[in-house]
Amino acid sequence: MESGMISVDKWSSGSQAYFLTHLHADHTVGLSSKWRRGLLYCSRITAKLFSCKFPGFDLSFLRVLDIGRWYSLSLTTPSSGSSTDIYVKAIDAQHCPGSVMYLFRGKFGCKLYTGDFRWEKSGNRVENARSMLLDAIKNEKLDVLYLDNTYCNPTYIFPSREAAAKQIVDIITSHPNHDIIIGIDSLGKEDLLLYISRTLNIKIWVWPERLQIMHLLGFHENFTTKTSLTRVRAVPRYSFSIETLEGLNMLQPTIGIMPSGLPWVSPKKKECSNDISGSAITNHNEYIFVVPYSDHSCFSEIQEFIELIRPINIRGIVSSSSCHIDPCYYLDHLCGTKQACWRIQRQHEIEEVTNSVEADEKQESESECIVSSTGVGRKRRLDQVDFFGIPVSRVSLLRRLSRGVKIANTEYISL
DNA sequence: GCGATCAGCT
DNA sequence: CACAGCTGATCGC
Repeated sequence: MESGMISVDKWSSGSQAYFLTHLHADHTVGLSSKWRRGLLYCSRITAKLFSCKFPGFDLSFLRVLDIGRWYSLSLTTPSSGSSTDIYVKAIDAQHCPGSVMYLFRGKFGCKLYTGDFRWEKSGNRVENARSMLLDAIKNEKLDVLYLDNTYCNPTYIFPSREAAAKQIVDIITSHPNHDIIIGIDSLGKEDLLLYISRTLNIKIWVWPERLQIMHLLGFHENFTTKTSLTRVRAVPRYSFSIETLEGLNMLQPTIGIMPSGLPWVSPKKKECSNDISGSAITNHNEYIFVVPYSDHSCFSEIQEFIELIRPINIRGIVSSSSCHIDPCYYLDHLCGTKQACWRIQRQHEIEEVTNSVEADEKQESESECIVSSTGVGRKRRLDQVDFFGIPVSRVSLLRRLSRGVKIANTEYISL
């Protein structure tokens, strides 16, 4: 892309259009209720939750992108000042409520920004997302994949969230006379709590702000703020400690369950693990159970994702001090023009398309896998896409009506 | 006093 | 060490 006009999960500099993948705090640094910089595109669920996170935010800056639909933005090319169309589609990222990845197409080619995502092997949602993704890129190379590389290392092995949820229910049912507290964040893990609630036919206590989120998400029956109605409580993760559990146990037998995104099998400690599936429940002390429930993809899921879409380049969007070797190192062999063409060819065979295809080889030179630099800071950092641009002259939204290349006009979308 | 940023903690 | 996110200190306005 020519030096761009779009920012994804980056809010500090001037762009013509801003895209938000999801509402977790590390993706909204720089975003505030006083936002005035430009239009902000997000999913419908994210828009619904927006005022909880940013009270007083001027909602006229929000634009909803429905999942699976092509939209067109007419932006200005900074260098020439001429108008150029950019097409974008949001696809379910299965990370937390409202989370999406963004697929961009334009003169710059085809680029996918995953945001944080989980790509489990099976399930309705992943199958839906898979067909959406393949349908969107089937006839083109994917030039750049901006990848959630949080666990992009073969040592990161953990079970599906469904399997982890079953482990958690087993822990609860094996402690029939205990109170249960589960550590969660302000957004995410709703599917886990719903699974517990439905399987055990009990309500789950949440704090008042969290109940509001649950209601906005449409979950009215399974949650309560009345302590007396249930022995299972979901509490803010930062309030969850050994001291808390010890204090609670002076009043009532209580266990804590931490559905944790921590790297249970870290590279340095792998030799200490005797559980090859990565599904072990860690019993930190007599009160606390840590269960490997992750909203990020494990390594094999990342690998499967890359083999599915066969990008020419990969850039990690997460860098951290622990990555002495960039994790994308492990996936280098899955990148490149030949692989991209192979995907296109396979897709055509599958669909029995008779038309011949001339693969675009203009970007042949970019055959090596480009990866993000490893950070030196202590904190996890996002290497966001930041295409510096000039103020927007005109941003119109059009909807793609046909499955072909033609893009047709449609209505403006406003909240 | 407010917002942005960062260190520290879990 | 690492996640994601809160708290509190500090800095600039």
